[in-house]
Amino acid sequence: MFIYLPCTLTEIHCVQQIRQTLKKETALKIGIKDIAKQANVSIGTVDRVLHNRGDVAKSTREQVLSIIEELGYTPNLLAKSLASKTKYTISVLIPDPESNAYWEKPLAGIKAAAAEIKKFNFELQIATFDYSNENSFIEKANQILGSNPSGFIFAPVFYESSLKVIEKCDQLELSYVFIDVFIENCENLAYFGQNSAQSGYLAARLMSLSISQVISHIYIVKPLNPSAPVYHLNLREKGFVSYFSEENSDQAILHSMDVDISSPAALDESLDAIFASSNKPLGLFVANSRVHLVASYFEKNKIKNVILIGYDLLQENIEYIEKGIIQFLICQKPEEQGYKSVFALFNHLFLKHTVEKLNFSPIDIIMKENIEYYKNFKI
Amino acid sequence: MFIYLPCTLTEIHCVQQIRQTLKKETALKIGIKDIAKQANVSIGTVDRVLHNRGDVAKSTREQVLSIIEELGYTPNLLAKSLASKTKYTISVLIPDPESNAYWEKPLAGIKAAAAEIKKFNFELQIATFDYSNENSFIEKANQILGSNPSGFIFAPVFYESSLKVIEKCDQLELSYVFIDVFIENCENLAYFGQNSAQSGYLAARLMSLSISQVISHIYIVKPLNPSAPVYHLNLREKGFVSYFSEENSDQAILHSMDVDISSPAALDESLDAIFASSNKPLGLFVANSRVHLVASYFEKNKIKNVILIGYDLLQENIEYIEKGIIQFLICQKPEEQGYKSVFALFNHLFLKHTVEKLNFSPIDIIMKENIEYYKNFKI
DNA sequence: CTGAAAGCGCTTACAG
DNA sequence: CTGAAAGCGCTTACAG
Repeated sequence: MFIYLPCTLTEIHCVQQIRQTLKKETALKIGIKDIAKQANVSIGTVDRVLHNRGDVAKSTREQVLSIIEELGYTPNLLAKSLASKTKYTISVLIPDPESNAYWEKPLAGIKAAAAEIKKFNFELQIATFDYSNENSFIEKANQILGSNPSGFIFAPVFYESSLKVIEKCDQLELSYVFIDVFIENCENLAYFGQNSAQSGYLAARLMSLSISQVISHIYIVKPLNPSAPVYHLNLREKGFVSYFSEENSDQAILHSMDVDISSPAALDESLDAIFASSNKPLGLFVANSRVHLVASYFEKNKIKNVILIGYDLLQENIEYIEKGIIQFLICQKPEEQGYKSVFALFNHLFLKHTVEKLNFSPIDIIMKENIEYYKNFKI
Repeated sequence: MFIYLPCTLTEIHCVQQIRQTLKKETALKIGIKDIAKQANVSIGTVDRVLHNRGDVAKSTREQVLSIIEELGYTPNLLAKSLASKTKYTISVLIPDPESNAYWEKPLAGIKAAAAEIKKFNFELQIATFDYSNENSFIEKANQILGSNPSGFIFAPVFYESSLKVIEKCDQLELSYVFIDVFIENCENLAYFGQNSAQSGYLAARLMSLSISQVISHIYIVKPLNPSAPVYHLNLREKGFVSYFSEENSDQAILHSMDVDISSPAALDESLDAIFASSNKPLGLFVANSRVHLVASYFEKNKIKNVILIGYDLLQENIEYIEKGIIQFLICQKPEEQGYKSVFALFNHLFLKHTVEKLNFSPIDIIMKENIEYYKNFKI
């Protein structure tokens, strides 16, 4: 009868090959249906064991589980989120960019991430607090904790209040991510930020490199609003100081100064004092993003040949580095920190992936010669 | 009759609110069905106008189009890729990491991206060529062009041959992305890489900063295999030289040297010549990632107090920077370049987004004090 | 030129 | 304890 079959041996071989390819391809994506068939149950039952939903007879449960294991089933997330109606809310609590311009950047990253995971039914609820007002932090945090979000990203800049927030999160079994500030010994899902002490250490190295004189007076400037948190600044100072105590300790005489920035007059007064001193500074290390205030003072008073090192790519700082008044900016990819914080929660809540807990950003060194390629944030 | 309705006015109000909320939510996601209903056609017809598939009466086409416009329809990509069977193939052609260790890094980024877009039916076809063998580039490129991929990422390190490849891509209307090397005036979808000249310029600035003596001999070292492309190296040298001709031109006397690295003996010989010269070097700028070969020479010959600047975070370079033998490494996030190249094609082919054409990576300055936070690539 | 229907791999009531 | 069915928003033949 085979003469009726319109195919040669070669053709038969081809068909076999195609079949094998087909098998291989389908073998790659094993679905809920496949394991249902294998286990002689309905897909409903498979779903029940997959999600511990409803009771399933112990024996069938184990049966199904072993087949899942054997076939190496992984869910199709597209189908999952298409079919599912569960919504996720991620709450965010960070300092108001109005009160601290730096925070525009993490916020931009957070929003970029939000746009990307919207299609998976994720919604972001963004709240801000006044950087110089601990009460506003507490208030907003409580509001969020009462709203029962699926995840929580916040900057724990106020230590004591943050501990209370953390405790509540733990009670509620709410996943939380620290951004910018790290608090030890917590059950936080992840942290995204910089190693502050090390960034200060690096700044000191750059200062040392830039100052040729053998003995120099170097000032550590900490620009502060009254009642704003000082945590970061102190860590950065610590790192800076430790460099000069380890290396080149005979090169520098260090001075540390808090500078009130709540009014221009107060700022001028502090800086006047430094420059009127008999210990003429050859370098200033400004321990946060307000370095542009100091640069502006330099410009106004025509101060030259003093090395100025500060933090972060604020627009004002960019201008002063291009003018050559600021020599170095230490940066930390804040947009990326925001972006990754959101994705840590996405990975945890939706993909059920494990996420890295401690995530230190690179400590970027920005100078006039490379600033161009750091200006624009793009993910 | 309303006494039978078991609800108070308040309850009615609640129901109304819920309805409104529902309406608002559904208003957010307008689907193919909604516009079909509005246009009094079937979803099949809507699909036809959306994809220019099959002929549609002009009038209904315009009708549907205007409704799509009005309702601001955007397709649900999850559903799209779930239902669709179209596969995308992205071909990649880069130097073999065996012949040039640097390329492990772009490759890692490419693979990471591939894993992420696999669920959207994207497959990557990765081919490599021998960095010192132009023919192997041509051969592999032709192979790829014959395989009819959906997109093509390649490193156009050989200029003339690359022009031919580019021409073919244009003919085939194949979208292509340049990685690492940029060729001007092409229809490439995007470029990901560094501004080489500027990186050399920055290196010169760091060299100048690190050298205290007033007049110094500085060597520009270009480690090369015979017949390997030299394009990058020359650009970096150009930038380096231009710094010293613009600034501090009285500080440095520059010397440029090609160094054959095809054998250890050849390398030693060249470096011996430098150090035996009467123009004792105070700084060496090694214009590529093979700086570790020079560092190894330094170590072997106990050369100290010579500033050594090079490129890229290869494992060997990391070790020499930690030992203090290399002072600076200029880096460029090669993993990210690979990652983003793939996503450029994904955005173009699948999401139909417009993509930025010229994408320069940051020029990262790596020192002993910040290397820790650049070591691990993570997206 | 156009519509009705099946299906992508899941979730979610509902019925037994 | 378990199965059958509808549906998420699309695509893709198929039938007219």
